[in-house]
Amino acid sequence: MSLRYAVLGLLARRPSTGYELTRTFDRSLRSSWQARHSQIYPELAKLEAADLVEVVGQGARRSKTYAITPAGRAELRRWLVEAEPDRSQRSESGLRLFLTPLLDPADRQVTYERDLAHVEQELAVLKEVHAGMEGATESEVFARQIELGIRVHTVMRGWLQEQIKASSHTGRG
Amino acid sequence: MSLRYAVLGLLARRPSTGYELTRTFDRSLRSSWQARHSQIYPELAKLEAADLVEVVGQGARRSKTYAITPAGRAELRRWLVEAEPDRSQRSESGLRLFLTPLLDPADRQVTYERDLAHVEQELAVLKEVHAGMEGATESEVFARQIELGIRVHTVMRGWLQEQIKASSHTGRG
DNA sequence: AGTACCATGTAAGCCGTTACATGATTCT
DNA sequence: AGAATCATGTAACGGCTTACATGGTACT
Repeated sequence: MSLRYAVLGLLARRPSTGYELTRTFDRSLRSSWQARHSQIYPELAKLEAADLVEVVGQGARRSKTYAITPAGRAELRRWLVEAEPDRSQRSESGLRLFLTPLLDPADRQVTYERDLAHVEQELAVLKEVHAGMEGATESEVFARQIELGIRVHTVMRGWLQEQIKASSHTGRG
Repeated sequence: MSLRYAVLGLLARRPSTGYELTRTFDRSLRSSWQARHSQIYPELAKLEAADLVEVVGQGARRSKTYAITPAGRAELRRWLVEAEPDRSQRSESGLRLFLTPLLDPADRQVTYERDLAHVEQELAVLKEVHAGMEGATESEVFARQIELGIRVHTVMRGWLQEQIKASSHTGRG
């Protein structure tokens, strides 16, 4: 049921069309919850039927702009604060990491190096986003979330560098 | 297609019955890839048909013990080393964190405190597992993975404590 | 006129969860 | 004898991805 609240949450930030939501899912929620337009449009229709969102304007190209209703805001808050979170995750990267001990040191190093490149790229993106938020008081809470991302990725980078160093001792000359 | 490799990977660690795999998914892969027995038994049948696993024994209660074949090992290694990882994740917790800036400081603090309790519990489990691995040379690589988990959770704990302190200044007396 | 992008929808198929169903062995 | 646990399977349903389908607007 998370899609429902992801859409509701994005509309609580600002009214949007389905097309805009699709891009926002790809830009901002890529790392935790993905959704394609083929899922978003039917979900908007369901939310509208439940009076949790409403159409507030129609633009060019027959686009419809949706906004969250007071009932939608209440439902979103209820979910965030009162509903028990589902802590389960689905992460292929986590599975891969879990299985790396099966590889011999040389193969393992290949995967660690690939992961390191990815983590460093993510870190660069996060730092850029963070730098572009200086002084924006309104998004202070959001800026702190970026800081968490930076800290977590920094820890992962350090760990990967240690593993690469360790496996280059053992597995190679 | 990750389920296939998760099963293959667990059988590369040791031969198991479907029932044992079900428990291993719940114990060891809970945090990255879940699977129920209703998914595991059909997958074992498919893997057997593809000669990636084979039945190596039948025990009491008509149980079948599966083992990975050489072809299965090759396919697993190929996936781990050569296939491009799918970095996408599906995490309700990530979505919730992304949406917390929408809450007022008092509500936000409630969610941070709930998360902190969870992170502390995870940390305790990880530290216990890590302590129970002293000197087991064979699982050295696995022990280092637990260390990564401990470091990441420690960073999250510190961050959550900071947020709670900050929101108790602003949102309350 | 053609290409690129904006914009919305539906349909088929795969994957995963929940529920249904059955039977064997062990423990009390 | 009854309960708990071991052990394996199938069926129904829901969520998500990929593919199909259509049309509007802007730019060159």
